[in-house]
Amino acid sequence: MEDDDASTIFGAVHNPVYRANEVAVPGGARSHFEGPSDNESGRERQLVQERVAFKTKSQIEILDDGFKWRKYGKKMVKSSPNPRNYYKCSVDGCPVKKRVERDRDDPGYVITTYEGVHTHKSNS
DNA sequence: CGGATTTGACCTGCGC
DNA sequence: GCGCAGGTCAAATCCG
Repeated sequence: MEDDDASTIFGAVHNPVYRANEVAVPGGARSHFEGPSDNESGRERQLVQERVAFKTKSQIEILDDGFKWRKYGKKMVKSSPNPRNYYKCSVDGCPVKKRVERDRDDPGYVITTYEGVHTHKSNS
């Protein structure tokens, strides 16, 4: 069924920039399940969230996939001499977050990590 | 005018 | 107990 392309998660399928050179990566959805402790020490946090990472060959990190993203933070991680950018969907009802980071081995590549699924339709 | 963007500071969690 | 890492939010500013 999902023989379409990775854009399935994005919902947007009219973006050449993505299929132009995407190098699949992740194992799809990462189910984070709390097994042992039947009780979170005091605070219940979010549970399973869809996490998808994509490596795109691009010099810019602002890849427009059809959604509107608002940068809400920048941080430098030790794993990479480059700063990591945090984006969030500016659409109401869209708890989706995007994390963009430059590849440490391939400065010409960008790692885009999507967290969550779009609840609104990007395709009018 | 509205929305978006930027940097810094702050907070939390975990490790040792 | 403290430090570190990572992540998030807020205020100010700029652009269209």
